[in-house]
Amino acid sequence: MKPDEKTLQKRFKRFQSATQQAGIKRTHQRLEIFRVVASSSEHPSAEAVYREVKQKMPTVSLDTVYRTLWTFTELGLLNTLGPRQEKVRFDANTERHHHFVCVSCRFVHDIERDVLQDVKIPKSVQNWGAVIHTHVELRGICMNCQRKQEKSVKSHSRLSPTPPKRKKGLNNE
Amino acid sequence: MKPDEKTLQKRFKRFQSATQQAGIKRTHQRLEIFRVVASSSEHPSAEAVYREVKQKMPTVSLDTVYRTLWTFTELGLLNTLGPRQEKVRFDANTERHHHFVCVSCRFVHDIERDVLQDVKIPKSVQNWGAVIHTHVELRGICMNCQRKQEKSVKSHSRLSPTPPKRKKGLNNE
DNA sequence: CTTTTTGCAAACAATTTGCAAAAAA
DNA sequence: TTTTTTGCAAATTGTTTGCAAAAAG
Repeated sequence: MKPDEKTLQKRFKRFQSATQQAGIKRTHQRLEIFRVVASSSEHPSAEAVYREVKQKMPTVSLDTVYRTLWTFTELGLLNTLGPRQEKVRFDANTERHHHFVCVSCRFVHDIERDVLQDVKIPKSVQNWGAVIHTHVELRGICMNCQRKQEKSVKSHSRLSPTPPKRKKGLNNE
Repeated sequence: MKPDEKTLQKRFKRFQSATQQAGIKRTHQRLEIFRVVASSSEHPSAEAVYREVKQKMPTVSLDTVYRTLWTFTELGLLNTLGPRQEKVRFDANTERHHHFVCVSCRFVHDIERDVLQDVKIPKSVQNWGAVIHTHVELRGICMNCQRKQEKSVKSHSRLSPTPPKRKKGLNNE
């Protein structure tokens, strides 16, 4: 179930303006890489994109695909799912529960199941499969990070200009 | 906010019976590793567990911690969050949306936001931070895998006895 | 003793980085 | 020609594995 023509055109329009605004070059490979992701609804991994791009451009390298995908993500043209620089984390709470996740420091807090209302599963979802359970992730900024941000806004009065590179240490675990 | 004494005791009781039933030995390091995870609510990574266990047992090795944590997970004593053997995946759908995820083959299907009811955020969550948005993950078995399972049940009439080891290829991407 | 578990070191998979060459502007 | 982007190869991170020695029953 690929995105329809209309959606695709919209995506390319965004691609044009975003790249223009950011002042980055629309190279052969960037175009091609974007085309592959934009015309898929399978949430491909970097490798999967790579494999497909290679058909048309046998000389691309995997690391260009990675770099490019992250560039697009930073431009807001793509979103990611799955791990970024995350490690597996273990939880002795084996009751089904939901999570509050701080997008800034990765702090995770368990939310007991009965604190959130149950999400009703619409019939349309049944087309895709049988739902076994529902996990809600509330994403936000934890108290700690809120405080830090207030301070840094006061002193620097500037939001972080570049997305965070891989950091050494410092993360909640 | 560590688990209270009561919860802790319950967890250790489960530890006792689960290990006994599985016939695995309650070694010094297993005890210690379990103690660390069970008495934390910070969803520690393997490394974080390792660091803490090392305080009391300077000779443990990181790989024992990993092995042990997975053993506990297989016994149902722990749950994991975050990546397991997953790769990052990219999505050109930048509208906020939810997901249906097949727990068997990792197939992911987007669910438009207005198909699911909005989850009401209870005030109690505000103690942990400011919620920016909500992501619902419906986990289940996709149509494809359902069909496969039917077949394999007919022919083998046996559920997979061991949890899946790292597989080469074969995953939806 | 026999079987399980450990620690070590080496292997691995996914991803990132440094750098010189190639391609834009 | 100056700046950006690429491809390559090497590095890094998180995690897993083979194996001989050590510990448990």
